[in-house]
Amino acid sequence: MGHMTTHVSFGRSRPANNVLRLHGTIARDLGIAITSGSYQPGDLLVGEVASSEKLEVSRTAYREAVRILAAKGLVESKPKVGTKISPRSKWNLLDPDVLAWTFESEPDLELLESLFELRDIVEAAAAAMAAKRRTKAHLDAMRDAIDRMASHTLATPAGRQGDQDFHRTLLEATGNPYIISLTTGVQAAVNTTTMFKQRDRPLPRDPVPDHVRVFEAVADGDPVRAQSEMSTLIRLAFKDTPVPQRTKR
Amino acid sequence: MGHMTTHVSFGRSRPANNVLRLHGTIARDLGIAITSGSYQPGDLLVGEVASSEKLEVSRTAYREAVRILAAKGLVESKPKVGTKISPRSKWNLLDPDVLAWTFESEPDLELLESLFELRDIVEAAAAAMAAKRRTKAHLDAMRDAIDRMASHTLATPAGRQGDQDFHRTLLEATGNPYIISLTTGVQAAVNTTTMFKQRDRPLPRDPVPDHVRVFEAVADGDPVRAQSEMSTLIRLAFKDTPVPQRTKR
DNA sequence: TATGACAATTTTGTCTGAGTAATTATCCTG
DNA sequence: CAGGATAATTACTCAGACAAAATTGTCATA
Repeated sequence: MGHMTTHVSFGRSRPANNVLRLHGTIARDLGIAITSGSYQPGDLLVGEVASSEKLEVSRTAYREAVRILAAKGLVESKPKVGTKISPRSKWNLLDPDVLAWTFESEPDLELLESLFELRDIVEAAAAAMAAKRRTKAHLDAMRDAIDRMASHTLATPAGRQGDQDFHRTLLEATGNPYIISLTTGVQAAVNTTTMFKQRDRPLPRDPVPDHVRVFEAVADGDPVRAQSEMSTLIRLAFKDTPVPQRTKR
Repeated sequence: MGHMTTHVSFGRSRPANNVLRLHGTIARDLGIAITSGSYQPGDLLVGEVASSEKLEVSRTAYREAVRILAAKGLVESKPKVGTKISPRSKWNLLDPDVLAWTFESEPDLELLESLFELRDIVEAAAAAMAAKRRTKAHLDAMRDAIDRMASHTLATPAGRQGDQDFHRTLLEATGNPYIISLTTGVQAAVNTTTMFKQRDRPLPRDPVPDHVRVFEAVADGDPVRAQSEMSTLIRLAFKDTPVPQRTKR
């Protein structure tokens, strides 16, 4: 063969509705492999030059993928030493991509509990802040979102859109960009992974009344009640969330 | 001139204790420019081909820098349209690098308040969790850290190390990797930017007694008290934090 | 023998030139 | 006027070469 690089199944695993370029695909595949525990913390990443087998791609694409992984703290590369997997304590665990990769491959219940624990803390506090800072426009948007959730149910895209709009509007009412950034990233990851549920599972409870209670507390400007209602909503959502499953392959 | 690219001051601004490669330097410079508001949301990033002036670097280094920025949500690039600055709502605001870039250039008091608001929420909750889950080893480490903080004071590196060790140990006691990841990233950014304070400012209050009160609540296994003591500690730290200043140039 | 300087080796970093693919805008045709 | 083929632009990918940095091994000297 003329060259280094051989051949690996990149491309097949490329999602259909594709926005990813080749480097993005490689970053994703390697990211899933790393977060799933296929590598140990000091391991060398598939060498850039020749190495064992694997990698039917040019150095350009590979290096850009490594840059992405390094930007998220998953790997670190130094001349002569190689590109090594960093310990999980250095990973940007809350990076949206890292979250997505983690829950695409790892049905680790303990980790999921930790994530919901954080959601509980932050989103409940966000509800309290929203109760103090919301405007009439926020309330109107939230009411409309709940209406859509109720009329379409979460089984439909329109209903799920209402659910997301409700939470997004509540977050925006906090006016805190960091809370917004944190929570939207987490929600996106959770939503995509929990979208494949509702199979062989007990019927989840109707989420609308819970949302209404949060809404009323926020509308009343009652931060304490908003916080506790949101907290129960999160906990109930967790109970209805299955352990993420491998969805492909 | 034979070619695209010209010349810009990269390299001069390269930090002394350097781990950054060229692409890292470019990503940092561009990241600071973006977070500081030098670009507007739809603006094209300095084009990869020729463009106006700037950029005495190869496409390789430039592209890898763009990959880093894109990985953190600051830009998005598509064929034919170019690499455009994303709206701030898409940025990974809590990414450690983005935080560092933000506070290296932007003395925005409102944003700093938002960050401390989040810290207050999360770290106070973390203290409550730590009160319930801490082991004896955690308590020993925290006590030692406070001792070092007290004997060396925050004016010395050893004292600041004690401060950081205290908070790190408390976080580890939560056992929640997401809370650890979030908070360590935020703390790192805040620490580096607030290290240049203590100039023309009122003498900050002695932080040791506040830390002791948090420690005692955690040692007693009292989550409610631990939470409120940590909350006051954060608020006091905020009062002693100056608006970040431009530190170079 | 121990120690220091030096050289070889290995891996990432950087540069360049060429060609491909995707997306937008334009133009032609119905 | 509408819709589809076409063109133009930009990022994407590949490949080859060389530079820089850090580890390792070697050798000479005290």
